[in-house]
Amino acid sequence: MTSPGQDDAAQAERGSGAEAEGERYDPRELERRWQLIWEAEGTWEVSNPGAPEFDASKPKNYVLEMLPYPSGEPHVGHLKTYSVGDAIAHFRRRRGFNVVHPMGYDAFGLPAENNAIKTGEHPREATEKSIAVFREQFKRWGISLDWTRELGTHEPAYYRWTQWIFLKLFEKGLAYREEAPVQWCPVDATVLANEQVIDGHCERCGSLVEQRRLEQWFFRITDYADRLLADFDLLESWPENVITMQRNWIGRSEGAEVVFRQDDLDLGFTVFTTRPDTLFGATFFVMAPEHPDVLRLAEGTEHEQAVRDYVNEAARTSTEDRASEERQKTGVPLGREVTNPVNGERIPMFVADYVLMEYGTGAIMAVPAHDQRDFEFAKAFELPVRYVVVPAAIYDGAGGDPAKAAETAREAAEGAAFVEHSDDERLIDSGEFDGLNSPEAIERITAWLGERDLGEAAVNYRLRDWLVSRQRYWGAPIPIVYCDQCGIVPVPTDQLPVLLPEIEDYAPSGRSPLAAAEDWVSTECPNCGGSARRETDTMDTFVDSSWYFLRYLDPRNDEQAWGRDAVEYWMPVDQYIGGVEHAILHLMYARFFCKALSDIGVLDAQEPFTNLFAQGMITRDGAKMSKSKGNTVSPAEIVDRVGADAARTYICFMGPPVKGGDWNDQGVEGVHHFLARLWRLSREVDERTEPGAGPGGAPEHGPARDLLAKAHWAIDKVTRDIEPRFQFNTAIAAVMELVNEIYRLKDELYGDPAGDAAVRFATCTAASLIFPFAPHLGSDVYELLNGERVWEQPWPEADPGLLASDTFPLVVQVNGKLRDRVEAGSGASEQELLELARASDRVRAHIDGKQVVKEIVVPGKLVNLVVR
RNA sequence: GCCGGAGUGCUCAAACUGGUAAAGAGGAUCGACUCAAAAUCGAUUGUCCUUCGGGACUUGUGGGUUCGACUCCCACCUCCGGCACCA
Repeated sequence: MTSPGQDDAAQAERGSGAEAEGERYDPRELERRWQLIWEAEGTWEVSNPGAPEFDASKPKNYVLEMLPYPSGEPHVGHLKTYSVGDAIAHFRRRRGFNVVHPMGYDAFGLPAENNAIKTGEHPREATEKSIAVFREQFKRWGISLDWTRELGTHEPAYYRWTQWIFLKLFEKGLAYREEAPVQWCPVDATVLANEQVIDGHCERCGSLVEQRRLEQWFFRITDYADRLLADFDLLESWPENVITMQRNWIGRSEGAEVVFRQDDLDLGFTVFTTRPDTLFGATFFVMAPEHPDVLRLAEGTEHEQAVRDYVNEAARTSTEDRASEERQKTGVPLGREVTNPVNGERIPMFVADYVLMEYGTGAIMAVPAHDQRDFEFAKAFELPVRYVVVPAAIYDGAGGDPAKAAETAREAAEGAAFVEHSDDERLIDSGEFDGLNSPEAIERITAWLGERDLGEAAVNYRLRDWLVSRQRYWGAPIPIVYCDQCGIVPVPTDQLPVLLPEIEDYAPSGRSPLAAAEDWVSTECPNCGGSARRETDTMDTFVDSSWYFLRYLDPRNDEQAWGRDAVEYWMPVDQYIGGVEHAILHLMYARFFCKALSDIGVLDAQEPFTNLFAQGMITRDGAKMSKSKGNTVSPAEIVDRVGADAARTYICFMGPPVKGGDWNDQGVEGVHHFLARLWRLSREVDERTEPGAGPGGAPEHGPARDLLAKAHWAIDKVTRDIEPRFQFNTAIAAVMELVNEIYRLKDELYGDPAGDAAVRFATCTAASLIFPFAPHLGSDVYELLNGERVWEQPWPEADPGLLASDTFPLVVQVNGKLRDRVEAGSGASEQELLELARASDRVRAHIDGKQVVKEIVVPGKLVNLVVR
């Protein structure tokens, strides 16, 4: 079937009646032909403001898909991303926009480097081989890209500017070097950003990460936490779940910082709490095992050894085990006490691993009555549980008796913490704050603390600064030099790029492979000229992809990262398309970059992507595709077999692109079948009808009118489905319906001038409408029947006169049940519709002998008679 | 546990603002063409009952609002995604 023998092909041609001799739908040849034309003519190239060919009369539109990481060959996910993006790009071009649609490669990264360790092949060579495969595939898919803007993030001409941005951030104090506890992946032998650790495992390779204390480079993304949250308002259309994911990741919480005095060491320990209203319920105090003061506190107490053991044990326990749900709370007393600032009460201190050093201050006040975790700890260590906030009903019921209220609350809580938090609760056992509701109490207690310098209102974030150092080879070198005299010295921008040196051994050793390139490492201090050493870490590859959309706009600029005019004209990206797996990492980093670069004054775009489309994942046999499962689908193979048009159209047809879908080989065949059907139809129409005989006014009635009406219905439907709905599946179904209708009516229309014109018009329209999904076939059919290039034609507009018809099928219901459909005039009055409805025999059978108690008329739609 | 999203024929799905449930595709069955098969063109295809005119039922389950509910409300079940000792 896929590669027919000669006999089969010959017989198929003979058997194909009216079709031209010796021809059949051959996507390979047809697609090649159009690709050569587009390539030779640079059809999808678009120039920047200032260029002679630049067309200033059109509004701009930046359509962008997430750039691929080039490894092996593109997979079905890529096919989907670029099929969806290309449909949008085509549609908008024909709607009169000046569309830029570029492509590049996220070319630095670990897979190529790991391959180098295994085979000795330079990562650059492996990467460029993959890039060649990707480029060749994208061309075979017929994606309408401006290839003059192509870039790879591994090219010195690109990473030179990545380094430049690093230096700009450094200058502004947004890039800094600091020793901190960091996450280390033992398999990839590098540190990772928080975002790249999932449940204590390396996001890339899945191995368990370790904590280490290292000096590393960070970007100060936490400075932007509030703006990253607030500027969601600047976005036009982002999926709600992506916004929610980022919001959760940033994890802003409001509360207070409260200082607890420790007299023995004469220290104050600050804690962060979101519930200052529960301060009077704090019955103990807990510190994280990593807290720097823990050992000092335990020193000299009877618990010293136990604390030491506990801290060591905690260090050995993986983050994953520590976070495990069903684990019992563990901890050790410190043998010290702190003073609760609101009531002067001295409460015992503990060290326990349920308190995390990474969040807040690494120490907490424990309020077991109102926090589930503290409650569990209190149970295990038999510590007092004091209820200080109770529901208003209990408070009122106790008639102002705090002991009674607390007792009732304890019973109501049934052995758990009471954690509600509304203005329908009252404070008890809280001194002068008794009786206040909880939001009010938060305000008053925070103010009370502030007046006495014991605390203040505070905001805390889950978000950490972005750790960008990587102890690996295949990335952009961090452009910094360490001088014995001058310390940390940035490489002057006129000395960029700091080129990645050639090395022999890529194997990770715990320090960057670059450290072995002695000639490269030892250098002159740009400041004092003395001997200095280069930074040997490279940058996280997410840095590369945080600004590539800017470089596309001015990709060959040797003077600057981008020209202001180009970026001002094209930015922001009007439609960004990609997988939801980048919801946090890439999308948040790119947002941060735009804000930081705008603050630095080199950009004027607070948000990079105004509209985001997150496509669903394609599965196979219900499972995520993976090489290990052996359930992958190779786009190259599909394209070889049925053509790029069929592959692309099928992917858009399998369901709404936002949703995922299960790959089905028979489904692709079905779409291929449809495209072949349209192709055959076009050859027949070309033989049987004359070109140029335009409709010249549609006939009032009859099949020619019906067919024209169907064509205009399809125009309307496809247009509305593509934008703003991105419901490509129903758009394609509408074109299928149109083609089916042509097949149904063509034989009775041939020969009649109005009929011929209608068939030709309808077939051209089908080609025009399928073009965003199947650009090769769309171009081919359109050219055959019309002589024109479809991409140069404006997107068709539905004629309202043909969308409306003078009659419609009136639905008649009795008691809400469908009983008949009768032909009614579009202009008929309610009275006339009712009469028509009652005139129906089938309706009469259901209303005779009964009383009509209500008549509902929806003009243009239905009549419902309610009988008793 | 918390926050999202989704449950519709044999399968993928459609139904946009509360108004004909199942468009389109796949699969299956039948017919035309053929010596035959493939390809192609066409017909049928939610379930049950039927005196063949029709009738009853049907969108995860149970209830509600309405002349009318896949659509709105309440409760529950299942699946998918995200977050999760975040103080």
